[in-house]
Amino acid sequence: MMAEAETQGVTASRARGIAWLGRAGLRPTRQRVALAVLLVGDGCNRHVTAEGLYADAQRRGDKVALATVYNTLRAFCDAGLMQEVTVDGTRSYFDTRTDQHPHFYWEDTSELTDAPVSELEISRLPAVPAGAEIARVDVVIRLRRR
Amino acid sequence: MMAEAETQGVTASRARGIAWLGRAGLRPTRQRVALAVLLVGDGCNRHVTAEGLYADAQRRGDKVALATVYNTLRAFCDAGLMQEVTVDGTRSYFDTRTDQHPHFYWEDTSELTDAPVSELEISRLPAVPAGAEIARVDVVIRLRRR
DNA sequence: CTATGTGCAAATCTTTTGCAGGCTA
DNA sequence: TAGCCTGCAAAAGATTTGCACATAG
Repeated sequence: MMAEAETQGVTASRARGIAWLGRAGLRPTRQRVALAVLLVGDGCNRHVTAEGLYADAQRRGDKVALATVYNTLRAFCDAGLMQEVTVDGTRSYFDTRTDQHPHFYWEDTSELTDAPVSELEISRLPAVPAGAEIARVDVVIRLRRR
Repeated sequence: MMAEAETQGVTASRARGIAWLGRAGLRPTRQRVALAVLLVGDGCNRHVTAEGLYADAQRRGDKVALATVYNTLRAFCDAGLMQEVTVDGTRSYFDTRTDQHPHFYWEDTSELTDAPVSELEISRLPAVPAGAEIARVDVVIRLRRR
């Protein structure tokens, strides 16, 4: 019974991962599915670094090379499944949520989390220089533990 | 006459650079003064990368090692004379303006410029999680040439 | 079968560090 | 003079690339 529920959970995650890949027209190879399951298997949004995702995969027993994790994350971004978020300078973060939204960055743990979009209200934005248009507005709220 | 004006300009920049260092209690060594002059010699704000500042120094004929540029920029930040701005991930930017203000980032040229603070108005900010306080809010407006 | 992916190691790029020698106060 | 700085080279990370092999459609 327990085992059955677990199996169902696993297949559901797999299905979700594969569907996610399919949405972008990416071939569901073993490694991609493994990483996709880690990223969107539970339906939640995730913020990962390449190293972090690689560690998760190892922990799960998935056989993936670190270079493949890098390449795959890059491929997911190119396909529009994820977006890269720059907050640290030494590390790249990848976000499964692709719309524009603010982030919390915990300076002590280097952890990145979503901040509710609905609670951010920018009532006035600097005038955009002539000949340019806004590609994106990044808002990062850096937090310190009190 | 021209030469005289130029000399005055040079001494004025030097004086400004040395005063800037003095404000932070940093010893005005040859290299630090050279970099300080490049950074604040004309009284304007500047956004530089280590490589970029190094190139400027070389162009001016200043003898500084690249490692020293890195170390010195780091020292200037620690002393509160500059702040690091993260926008690119592959490169660190250093800003001579140390207050909190939004930036324009030109995606095509990787150039970073100030956006007028007065024109940014955030009327509502996401609630800060319990046990945390805001260290800083970074706003980067990414621009695309039209 | 054939085009795409992947693994691995080596290369690349940015930034930091260690240590001997130089320069400021 | 004493201690802080700098130069240089080497190290350290993070990420990318090249190429032979594997695999999905």
